[in-house]
Formats: sequence, C-alpha cells, structure tokens
Amino acid sequence: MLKPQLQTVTGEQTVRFNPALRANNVEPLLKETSCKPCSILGLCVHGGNAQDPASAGHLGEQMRPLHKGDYLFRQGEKARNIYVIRSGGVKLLYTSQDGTEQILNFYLRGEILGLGDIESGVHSCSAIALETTGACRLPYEKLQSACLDNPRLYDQLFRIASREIAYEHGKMVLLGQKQSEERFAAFILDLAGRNKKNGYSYSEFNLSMSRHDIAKYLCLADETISRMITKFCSEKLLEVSKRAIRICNHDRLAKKAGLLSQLPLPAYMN
Amino acid sequence: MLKPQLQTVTGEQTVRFNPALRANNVEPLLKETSCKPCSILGLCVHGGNAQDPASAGHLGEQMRPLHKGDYLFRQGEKARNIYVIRSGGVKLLYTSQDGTEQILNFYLRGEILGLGDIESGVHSCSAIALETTGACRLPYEKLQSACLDNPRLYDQLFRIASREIAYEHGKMVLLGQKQSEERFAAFILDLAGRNKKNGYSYSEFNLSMSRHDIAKYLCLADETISRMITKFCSEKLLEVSKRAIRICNHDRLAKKAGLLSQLPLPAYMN
DNA sequence: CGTCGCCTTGATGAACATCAAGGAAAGTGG
DNA sequence: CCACTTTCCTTGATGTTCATCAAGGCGACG
Repeated sequence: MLKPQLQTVTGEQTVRFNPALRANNVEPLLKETSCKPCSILGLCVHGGNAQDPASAGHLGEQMRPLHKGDYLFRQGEKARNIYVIRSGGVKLLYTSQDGTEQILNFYLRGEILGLGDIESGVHSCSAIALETTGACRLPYEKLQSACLDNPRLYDQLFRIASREIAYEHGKMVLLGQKQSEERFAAFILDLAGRNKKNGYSYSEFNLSMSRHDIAKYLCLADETISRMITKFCSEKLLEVSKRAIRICNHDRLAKKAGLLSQLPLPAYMN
Repeated sequence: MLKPQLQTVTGEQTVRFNPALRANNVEPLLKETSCKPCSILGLCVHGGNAQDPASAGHLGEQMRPLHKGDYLFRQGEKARNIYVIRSGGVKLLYTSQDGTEQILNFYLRGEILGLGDIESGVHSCSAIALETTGACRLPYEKLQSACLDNPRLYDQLFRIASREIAYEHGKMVLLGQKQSEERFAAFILDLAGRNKKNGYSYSEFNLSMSRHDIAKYLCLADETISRMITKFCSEKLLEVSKRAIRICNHDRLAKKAGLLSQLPLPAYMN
C-alpha cells in the first residue's frame, strides 16, 4: 500500500522557465515587476519579454491565505475580479435552490478562475479552498486599463478564456458520453497532467479534494467513486491510500479513459 | 394541433436597436461600415458608437450560403476564424473515434462560434448547418490587428467568451443535476428566449434541429425526447406538430425546468 | 407505389443512485 | 491520555431512470 505523501507546495519558490511547458501555456507578457504575487501563471509569470513595454504596473493584489473551506468568493456576489491560484487549490461550486451541489471545476496552482462571471458581473458559483491556498486578485477594471496600453495583454486574456471554453467542451463530452469508469480514469489523468505541469510527479500525487468533491465534479454518487477506486486498485491500475495516489499503469488507464481519439479532449491532453 | 409555421428568416432585414436587448448583449463597437455583413451581432451590429474611431476596416468576410448539412468547418481543421451566424443556425458536433456523437451547442442567428478553438488552433468539433444558413467569417488575426487600434474591441471579444463560459457552466449543471424532463423543458425555454431575442415569438416557433440533434445535445436517447414531447403535450404544456412548437404554459414549463433558483443558469435566463 | 428518413411507442435491461450499515481516522473536550 | 463525536470513506442490497432493442407509422421524395 501507498503511504500518504507530504507534498508541500512552496508558494514562493522560483519557477524555472520551461520552454516545453511554455508551448502549452499562453506567453508571459507582463514584466517581472508588474505582477509579482502571481508569479506562476502564464498571464504574469516571471521572465516575460523584456523588450515589451508592458508597463502595466502592479495589477494584482495578493490575498491573505485561505484555509480549507474558506471562500474565495460566494455565489451571488458581484464579480469584478479574476483570480490566480498561487498555491493550493479551490473548487468552483454551484449550489441550487434545493441544495444539490455541483462542482464545475477545480482550479489548482497556476490556474485562473472567474473568467465566466465577468460579463454578467455576478458570481454564478462559489469558489472554496480545498486546502490552504494562496490566491491573487486581479480587478478586471485594472486589467482593462492595462490592456489599453498593451492590447496584446488582452490577447492573452482572450486565449485563456478560449482554452477554458475548450476545456468545458471536453468535460461536456466526458460527462455526456462516458460512463463512470471512463470519467474517473480521465479525471485522474487530468490531475496527473496538471500536477506534472507544475513540476511535480505525473504518476504520484495527493488528491486535494474529497471523494465527495470528485463525485460532484463527475456527476456521480460518492459511493460510485469509492467503487471505482476499489476496482482500479484491484486491477492494478492505481494504488491509493487515503488521498495519496499512484498511477501504476498509465497506458491501461488512458485506454479506460478513452483518450485515444485522434482529437484530444482539450484539457486532458497536455 | 399546431400547424407547422413558415418562419422565414430574412437575413438582411434592418434590425432596430432595442435598448432592453442591448443590456443583455455586449455593446456594439464597430461602425456600420466596418463589418456590414454581420449586421446582427453585438460585436458588429449597426449603429455603433460613432465617436469611437473604430476604423477597423472590413473585418469580416461573408460566406456563401450553407445548405442543410453543409459544414462551416470540420473537426480537426485548423482554426483561425471566429464565425457569426447571420441567419439560420448550426450545430457544433463532436464525433469521437468510435463514432458516438455529441452536440455541444447550437448557434443560431446573431450568435458567435469558434471562440474555444482559437487558442489551440484546431477545431475540436465540426459546425454543421441545420438549415440554409448565412455566416460571416472573421479571421482572428485581423481581429487582433483591429484590436491594436481599438483595445475596447478586445473587451467585447473577451466578454463574449466570458458569456460562453457562463453558458457552458449552466449547461453543465443542467446535464449533471437534472433529469430528462427538466433538461428538455430548459432546452425549450432556452430556444424560446433566443427566438425572442431575435425579435420573433417567444411562445411559438419552429425547431431547426431534429429530435436526434436535441437528444445528442441533452445527452439523452432519441426515444427519450419523443417521450418527453408526448408527455408535455398530454400535460398541455406544449403543442407540437413536427417541428413547430407552441409553449402553452410557460410557468409550469419553467417550474419543470427548475429555473426558479435565485441564481440563473446563465444563458437560460434572458 | 415503394423506399427512405424521421419519429413514435412499447418491452426489456443495465448502469448507477439511493438506502443502509459500519469502519477508520481525525478532531474535541475532559 | 482517553472517551466521544464527527467526518470521510467503503461495502452491500435494492430501486429507478433511462438506454437499448424492436416494430411500426407517417410524410417526403423519387
């Protein structure tokens, strides 16, 4: 059995620039000084193009750390910002009147959320910390004025939104066409890919979310997730101990996830 | 029984400016001359702000009419444009390796598609005309350079993307939480709202898509759609004859759709 | 008139939700 | 440190929704 890992996420560590990784991300644009707090993200990563006069100033505002269960924002509140996750992660939760929950997304270290609520001006979901989480708030208004000086920054922003739409499409296919086993397999692979993108292990990591969260994300019952885990373990695809996961057989897992189609489900293929 | 309507869509008709409608759309920005072909959309509707020096030139390119079943673009092709539907409508179809289909969205008169594929540069889905359809192609590259002169145009574009994300979230909740009856009811109401937005009747219109398409959109079987229609008709919620639909009892339909939550599923509430 | 596409209706079956019970770990308060 | 509760997870038994299978109707079109 696998013993739970201590995967401490050091929020302030220097992130080395990785060209291969960069190809999949939007290009960094803001200069190092301009948005130090969110030093992770494509949007405002360190080491941006120095000859680019992106004198955008200090756009972002680093927030005080959130603890597990804290709200980054709440469903129904006014939405004026986008957020960058610097460390930890959040779940995007929609709660309907009758109390049923759906998790629309998880946003982990280096990812951006809140794009979908800018146009309506209201948060349609809550964002809740999965663990201790550092985030950075970027008022859209400030971003706008920064973009007046530097329209290419808007291109960035649009591309991030574009990517999010593609991701949603992939998820829609996953939920619409695939059954529980394939959904869960794809989910694990997605997490693994995102973990790797952050410089961590692809095959071994800790889930930052509960089984319940996974279930609500994949539109399944909690029990179904449990059964999937048991099943995958007995099939030697995974080793799982509490929230620690090891992928034992990537190929068979990918086959289960049905990711062999020539056309990638956008965000599950990195 | 309802007799099928002849709802001819006159693509070139003058669209009167409606402030109430405008509030829900993005603001028009381009001047009348700049993008005449796509005279419908928020993005380039006639009557934009005249003092705005949006000398963007003729961005769009009107395409020759598509007939039912024609492709606007194909899954796997390079994606360099966004498209505006001037009349008619298309379905966005994802086909997986094993041949199963999923319809990710319908885009009707006045709506924009293709945003999600810009960042990856590849069309992850095909867009297929539901009926005779006029569309306008906007090369993203041209849009970009136009935006250099007029960054506010990028704001538009971003807001459209933002809205699309919100719409996807709503759909996700619909598919994840609701069962067949609620899905179908929400779908009908969504169509009704979009029909109204175009200046047509809210309560009486023609479906431009087949039962099969609806089924694939709502992630249900064709037969289930049939049964829903029969059921709703017998409950006096709808009158349906072939593809002609009349909404007889909006309130009860909305109740079935579960749209009473204080927080709107974004695009189903207009 | 026959064929085809599209739709409807009924019968059966499967996947997954729900219900129910219990275990293990972590926090809580004494 | 130990009872106690609570949370999270697992496992088994039953039930429900919807998919699938099968057949036939109806209009369109050649």
